[in-house]
Amino acid sequence: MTTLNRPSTPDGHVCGIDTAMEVIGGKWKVLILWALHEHPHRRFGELRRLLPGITEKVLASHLRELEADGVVHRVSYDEVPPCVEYSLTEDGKRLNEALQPLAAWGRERPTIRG
Amino acid sequence: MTTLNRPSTPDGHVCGIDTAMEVIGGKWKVLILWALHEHPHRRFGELRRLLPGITEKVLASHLRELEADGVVHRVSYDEVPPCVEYSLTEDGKRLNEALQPLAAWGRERPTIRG
DNA sequence: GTGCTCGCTCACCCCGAGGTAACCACCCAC
DNA sequence: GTGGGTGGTTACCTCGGGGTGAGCGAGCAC
Repeated sequence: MTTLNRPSTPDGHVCGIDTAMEVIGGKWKVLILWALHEHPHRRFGELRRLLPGITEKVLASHLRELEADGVVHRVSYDEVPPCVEYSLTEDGKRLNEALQPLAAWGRERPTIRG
Repeated sequence: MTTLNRPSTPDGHVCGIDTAMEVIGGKWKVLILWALHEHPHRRFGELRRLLPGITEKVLASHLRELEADGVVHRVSYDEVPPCVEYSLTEDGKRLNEALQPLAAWGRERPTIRG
């Protein structure tokens, strides 16, 4: 709403941010979302190449978690060689939009440390 | 570095979100920001009471990191017993506002995982 | 004296996220 | 046969964020 009201929902979460933080809490999660935002349909190997430094194990586990959280959609075509396509769900797109102000804050702020 | 084909600022950050994630990446960071948002000027012990479960060590270190990142302001009154007040800087308030869409996303989304 | 408050600091430990590397099954090009 | 590419899985290990508990230094209440 206009302003946020009282914290503390019944499930122990305070204000919804921690719910979101659980979803994007992995080291590469936001980068995966960002990559899928800029390149709507990507295969596993393409994502790996878009995220230099990520390992296959971590990419696979993060993608499965994002899928379980309903923000990433996975389509597997049963061919050889295997072909799997990942894309953002509607919820994932909304999450990405919700991340834009945060990205803007990160870009606009003065450099403090580093 | 800068092997990413799209955004890629000189410091290796991609889209500003990872800058923000470094600031709010601690387990309790967003909750501290939230608490300071709802209770603009709080002392150490008050914050501790507002965040059940946090330890003094973690609260202290997180507050110092947030202060170093320029989002929290710390004022120490040299009295006995000690009195230290924490508040959000302008940048911290902007960060909190940038977190609101994320909080809204977290509140509005359907519950996916238990 | 004993204990409490306040805002920390220090030393120690633990566990899990994430990194490393090997392996799988399948096909194609050489 | 060798190598590359597909999308993973498995076992192992490291490292540091965060938890645990103690202590400090000054003053006040009892």
